[in-house]
Amino acid sequence: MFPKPDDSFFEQVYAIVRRIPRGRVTSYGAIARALGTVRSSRMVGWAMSSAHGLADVPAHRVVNRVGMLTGKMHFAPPSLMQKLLEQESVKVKKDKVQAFDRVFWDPIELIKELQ
DNA sequence: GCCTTGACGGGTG
DNA sequence: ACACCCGCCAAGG
Repeated sequence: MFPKPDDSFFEQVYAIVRRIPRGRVTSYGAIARALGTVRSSRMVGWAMSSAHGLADVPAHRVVNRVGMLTGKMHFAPPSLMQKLLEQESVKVKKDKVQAFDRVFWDPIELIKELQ
């Protein structure tokens, strides 16, 4: 369920991504911070690339620090990432989430609540 | 062991 | 806002 310390890094990432609310997005770096590994944001992206086939992991809700859909190339077709976001009423323009600061969800709040 | 490769992020100009 | 540059770190060759 929630990131247990003994879970693999990948599993901890997936546990957080599963908790991103509909219509909200977060970033690779925010997930890395929430896990206490601030310098592993690239590894979060790497974990996401291995998340294909995991239907319960909403990978489209993870973008980079400025709201760009940098992972869209890993969707088939690439336009699917934007389509999924728009189905949740998240506006996307030129591969960038609009009103990013309002749509952003920081998993650190969730971690705090559970402590 | 060495080198390259990224769904990244922070800093700087 | 835009463009670089550099530090990260684990996997795979």
